[in-house]
Amino acid sequence: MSDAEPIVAALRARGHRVTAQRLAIVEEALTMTGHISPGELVARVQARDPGVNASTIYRTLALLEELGFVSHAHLEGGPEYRLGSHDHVHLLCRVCGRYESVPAADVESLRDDLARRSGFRADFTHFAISGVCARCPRE
Amino acid sequence: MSDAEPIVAALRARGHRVTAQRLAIVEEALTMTGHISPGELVARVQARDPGVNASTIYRTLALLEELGFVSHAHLEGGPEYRLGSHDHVHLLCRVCGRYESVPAADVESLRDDLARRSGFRADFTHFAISGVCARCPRE
DNA sequence: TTTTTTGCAAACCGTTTGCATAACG
DNA sequence: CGTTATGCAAACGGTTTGCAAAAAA
Repeated sequence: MSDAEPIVAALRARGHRVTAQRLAIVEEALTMTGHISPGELVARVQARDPGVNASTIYRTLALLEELGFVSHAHLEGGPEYRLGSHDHVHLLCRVCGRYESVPAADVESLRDDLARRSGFRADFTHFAISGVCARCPRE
Repeated sequence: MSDAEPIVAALRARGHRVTAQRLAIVEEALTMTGHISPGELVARVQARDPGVNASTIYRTLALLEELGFVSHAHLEGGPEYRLGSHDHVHLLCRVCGRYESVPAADVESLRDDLARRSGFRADFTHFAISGVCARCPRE
């Protein structure tokens, strides 16, 4: 499907082994655009190959993060992984409970403002941002 | 020490009972300015009265939140409670690991900007904000 | 006395670990 | 072959739950 080549190559290049399990995990992750919850990835990989243990999936996710292929964010209900760097911000509406994804570029000026005023270079993609969305009434 | 009266009154007003445990928990929480981690509160309350069970502390924390006396935020290492509303933002430096607390007022213009542009009224105090602090070098 | 609250112990959930076995290179 | 990765099962940590006993109103 989507190609796992770059990831496989990076594994090899760093002396990590390319196992059937890692391949299945990577390929499955590649089909999950945007949001990868560990639990869901476990379910999908096991649907395809029931032999793969959950701990292997957790270990692989950690390895992929170390290699820079995935990153994780903190949402209300726990961690979420994503392929590539976190290029989007999670806005969680505390009224309706829905998440909105906005491109990180949309909050660039916000981030620059904060940096200018406080010296803190924020990455708004690592934690979700809680609030009230446009379609919910302010309380 | 700091007075638990308003909280005790609110408990009574809503038909909740004022028990020795709840009093100890509230009084102990009142001495913790700013940051209340459930675990630390458990330790402190039990240091004072070893008989109080952890589950009672969790239940009381939930009750106090329901009554609006405390609120919680999501930090890297888990939840943190705070007396009153969250009037400060947690900035977590991913390089040195330190948290910086900045008054919510300091990010008001940020919040208003975002609201103007996206319609999302953000509360930057509910989740921490990750980034790189002023004294750490950008990577 | 009625109803709420508590302590206890067990369950829970997602994640991590130690270790012996399997399998990549 | 040497070394890394896996499965398994158990441990984990923080939090939650069911229930019978204790205590507030």
